[in-house]
Amino acid sequence: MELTMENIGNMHGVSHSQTGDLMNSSHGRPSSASHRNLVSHGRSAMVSSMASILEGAGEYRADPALSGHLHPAMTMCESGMSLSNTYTTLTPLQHLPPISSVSDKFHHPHPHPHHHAAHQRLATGNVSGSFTLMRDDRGLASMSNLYGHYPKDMSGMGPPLSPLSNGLGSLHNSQQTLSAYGPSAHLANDKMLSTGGFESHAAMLSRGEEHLARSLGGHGHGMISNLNGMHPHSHLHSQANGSMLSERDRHAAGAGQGGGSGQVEEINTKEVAQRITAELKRYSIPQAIFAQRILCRSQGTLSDLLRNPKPWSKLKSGRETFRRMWKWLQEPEFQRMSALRLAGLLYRYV
DNA sequence: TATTAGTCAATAAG
DNA sequence: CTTATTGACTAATA
Repeated sequence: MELTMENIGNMHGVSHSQTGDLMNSSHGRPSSASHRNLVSHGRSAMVSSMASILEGAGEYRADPALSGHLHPAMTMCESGMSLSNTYTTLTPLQHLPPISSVSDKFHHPHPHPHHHAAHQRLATGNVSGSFTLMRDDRGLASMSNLYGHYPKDMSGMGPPLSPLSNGLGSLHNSQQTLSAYGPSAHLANDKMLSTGGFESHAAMLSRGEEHLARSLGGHGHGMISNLNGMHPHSHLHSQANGSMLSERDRHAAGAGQGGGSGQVEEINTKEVAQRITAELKRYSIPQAIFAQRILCRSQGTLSDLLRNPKPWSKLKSGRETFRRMWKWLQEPEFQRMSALRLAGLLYRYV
């Protein structure tokens, strides 16, 4: 399946491992037939409430046509995620730094009908609030590797249910891991714990929320608040570390993506793909959902990206997509989940 | 104009 | 239902 770790070394030469042979350049074949109609930008102009709250936002503009440009490609979607956008190091309560430029340049009309603008009214309000509270700072670094990959090994096991019980690895763990990842971990500054252990709750809760949201169409504020509340008892990760460590041999090809600031980061697409895949599995988040809500892309696209990630150097505008994934990986679980869920709600209530 | 990149959407495959 | 494939189409480049 997706345990392509070993390919790392070789597969880069040829773009895709499989597509490479038959058709040289994956897609892009000349053809004639044509149909496909809908092409419209449907964005409207709302977006934002939360964004603004969180970021002080000043950038998203929701309407390419009107305002001008910026990132037409991201509107709705962006608003949803902007919270974690490019601000990297920031201080907790302070109002976030200006991400005005969000993710670098990038531009491209993105003529897609989806993204119906949503009217987020209250929903947004609530959630955004929570975000503010919880936002952590993942300075940068790429520490979240902790449980980064295990393609399927552990897929079998369900989400960790014992929140506190596992205090096994805790600190040492993290540290070791870090060092282990030397190359990718790079810097020293990494606070690393950004993605602590709460994973478990996050997972559970989020799931719960999802369901709630779905079935009720409502949203469990209670739960949410809980999430943000985040009890201090942080049991840093747990995990059988031992095994992991031994495995981290693959230290991501290329290693050393430059820390994550939101600029010239050089993302190791290979690794990001793997990790995203793993996370998705862990939380049972379907590609379709993630793709649409977090990446603003279609399921098929995500799938392809995940399976055949092209090396960063060969990416052009496609980098944006990976950045989003990367960004998502970097945020604390609850935030990720919230983002997901939120987006879902927003979209739902169109 | 020909290529290349990035996607979507339909649909095949699990 | 979720994921993988792939033909078609657009935009950006060569």
